[in-house]
Amino acid sequence: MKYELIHTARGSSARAGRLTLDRGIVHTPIFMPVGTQAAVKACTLEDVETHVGAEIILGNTYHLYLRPGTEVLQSQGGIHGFNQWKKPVLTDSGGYQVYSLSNNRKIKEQGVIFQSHIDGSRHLFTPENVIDVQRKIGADIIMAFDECTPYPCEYQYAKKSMHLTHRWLDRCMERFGTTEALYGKRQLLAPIVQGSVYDDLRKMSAEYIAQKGLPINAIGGLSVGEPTEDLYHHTALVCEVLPKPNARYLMGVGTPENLLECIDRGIDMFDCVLPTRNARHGTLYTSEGRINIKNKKWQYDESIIDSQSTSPYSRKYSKAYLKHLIHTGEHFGKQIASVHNLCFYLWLVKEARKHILNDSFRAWKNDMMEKISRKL
RNA sequence: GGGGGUGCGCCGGAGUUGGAGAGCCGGGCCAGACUGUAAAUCUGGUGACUUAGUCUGAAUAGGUUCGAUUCCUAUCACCCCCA
Repeated sequence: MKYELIHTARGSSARAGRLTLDRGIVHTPIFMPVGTQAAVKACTLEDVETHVGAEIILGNTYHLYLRPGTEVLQSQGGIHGFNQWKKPVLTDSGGYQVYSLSNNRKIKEQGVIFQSHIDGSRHLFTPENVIDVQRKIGADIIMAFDECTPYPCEYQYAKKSMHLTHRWLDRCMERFGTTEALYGKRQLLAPIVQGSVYDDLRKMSAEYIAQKGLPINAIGGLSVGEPTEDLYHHTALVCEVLPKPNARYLMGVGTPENLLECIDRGIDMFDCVLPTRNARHGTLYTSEGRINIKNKKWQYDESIIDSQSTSPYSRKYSKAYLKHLIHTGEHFGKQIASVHNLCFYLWLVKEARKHILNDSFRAWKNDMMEKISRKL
């Protein structure tokens, strides 16, 4: 249960590391596929393990709490017993839903009252019960309860919210410290830096989180609509403050370009719905650029989807076939595309790691940035 | 063969039963968006052109009328009934 910094690339803040958890080792930098409801949408977990090569995936406290419910999960031995994914899982606390479901919730000092998006019933999420639920889910890494602020966000509100997130962190840590893991595997609690797009708040929050001395520190409240320069600026700023020996997790990011730029600034862990959501909607990422497989131009294209992909589907089926499947809404098309994008994301971070270790990261990154930002 | 009915957009439906349609709804099609997943979702476009506008358009050809998608005649197509 530790993070080890192995190497920092020459001429960059990019790092290679190793996160050792009871259910497996995570090699950083890493991308974590999002599996909100104990499933990675449109994929089988065999795809995610074997073809994608994911070392850790996400789950979501809010969604799993509502369905199937903590009682069901507990009765099945937690999420791992439930969905049979044997590697590490990280659960988001529901802090993102404070942002994304802002019309259905009320924030108080005690916690957040959510009105269920499913049946309208009311549920109070507190730092304490969010830890309890994540104990029952049995995630290997559990996130502190935070408020993910929107963009734009008034300074005074961002400041007030940040302090609330800090107080909630203390309560999370207190609860975490006085409870135990339920299924024989240890759990890590990760705190979250907030502060919107304000330098002084970000710095203050990063310092607050840093002094907790936890193995993984997360950065939240970014990639919520702010300009890309703000994302990069605040990522760099926070990485300057967070302790080097600990892992840094940038929540909810991002595009392939975002990953490379943020690895360059010192980020070790990422998660994002973009590869899977965009796949279902027709956008594929390849080492040659981005394509929209729904476009008419692929209708007769008999070439293979991507001969370089680690996905066997992408090395077998043609662009014309995938265009047809996505176009007609076939589930198989969403699967092919989702596995493809996840394979690309995992390939990208693994390549990044190689180039960090042999000190060629910057040159490789510059080359890749040019390629992946192309629209084919 | 006789009688009745219906014809406008790429398709289906609604509506206009003499008073301003490039014009309603759905689908299709063409694009775009999507960042700790209320997302199998959402947005825009979809006659032509020289595009803040202009022109053409209600099966086809005529006619009546100040004015016709609407009324009349012929033709064509499709549907229903009878033989």
